[in-house]
Amino acid sequence: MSSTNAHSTLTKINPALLLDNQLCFALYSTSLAMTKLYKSLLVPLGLTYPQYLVMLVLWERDGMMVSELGERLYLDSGTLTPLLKRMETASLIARVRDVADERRVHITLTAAGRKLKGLAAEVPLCVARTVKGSLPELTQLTQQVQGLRQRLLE
Amino acid sequence: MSSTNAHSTLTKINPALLLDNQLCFALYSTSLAMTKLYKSLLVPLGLTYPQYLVMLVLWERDGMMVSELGERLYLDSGTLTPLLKRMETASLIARVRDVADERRVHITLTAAGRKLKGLAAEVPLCVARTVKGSLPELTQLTQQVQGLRQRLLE
DNA sequence: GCAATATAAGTTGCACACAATTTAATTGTG
DNA sequence: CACAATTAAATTGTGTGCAACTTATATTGC
Repeated sequence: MSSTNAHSTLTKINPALLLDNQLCFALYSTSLAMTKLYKSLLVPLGLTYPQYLVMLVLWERDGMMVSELGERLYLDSGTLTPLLKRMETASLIARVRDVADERRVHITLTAAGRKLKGLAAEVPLCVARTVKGSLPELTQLTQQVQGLRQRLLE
Repeated sequence: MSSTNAHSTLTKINPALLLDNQLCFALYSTSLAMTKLYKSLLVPLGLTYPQYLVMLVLWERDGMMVSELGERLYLDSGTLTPLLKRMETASLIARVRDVADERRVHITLTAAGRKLKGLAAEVPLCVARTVKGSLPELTQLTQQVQGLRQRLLE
């Protein structure tokens, strides 16, 4: 009975409940591992990982509203407001009330925030070195995961 | 000059810094979206998402040490200890000191914790319904992401 | 046998995430 | 124009994650 283990004699195994079959756990644990890698690269820049994501968005388009940042990053004001306040304290961004609509707050890069883009250009290179996948492979994986996100959010 | 946009005249675009090219962000945002889906399914079971992961591990093998749970889930005692205390308060698990080695704490399921496995069997079915991918496709994606995790952790 | 070392879990402090609520400002409707 | 409904951001409270550190116990080296 070499194929018998303690489980099979006591409980029926449901493959749908095995940890290593969970796509959610693969994503969760891999995302956390990614974040740790980024953390080591971002500490020298004075950024946390979510703050780095905010910078990526602002480097693409400066002056976005908090809600626009939230739509881009899939985060709400409960997460972004305190995070942005810390970034303001660190002099990376400024928070500017819209004159036409006082409810709105525009997030603008400071000179220091813009300057950081130069240093940040190293980050993706270091990540690519660690991940060691071919570019087409990584691009395809990125798109597959984005496709999954789409299905989850619609 | 139809291909000219506001950016190209002012700043050089670095594709490696575009948010939508980031594998890390695809994983991060998709993992959070997954967690939200699970949350809606797990609230009726009285579980948070990380607590559900702990239950998956314990349903596979009861009585694991805290450090073994950590190795399986890639989480440390700083995360697990308070989480497990909440699960103990909820009467899902018990925390048992090893008699032979007083440093160790074994996590064992209560009757209620074991019983929950029956209800939890519905969860993967609901997720599969939302995700709407073929089983081979999802299996392949899971393995690709696990492979990436491997490269990040070694 | 016992001091030095290592190991397991717990603690502390900080930064997210997010549901639920609140505050302040704007818009739509009659 | 008044005022209900809507919208944008902020606030509150809970639960993670994790680095750094502490505490308690066990092991190792000599």
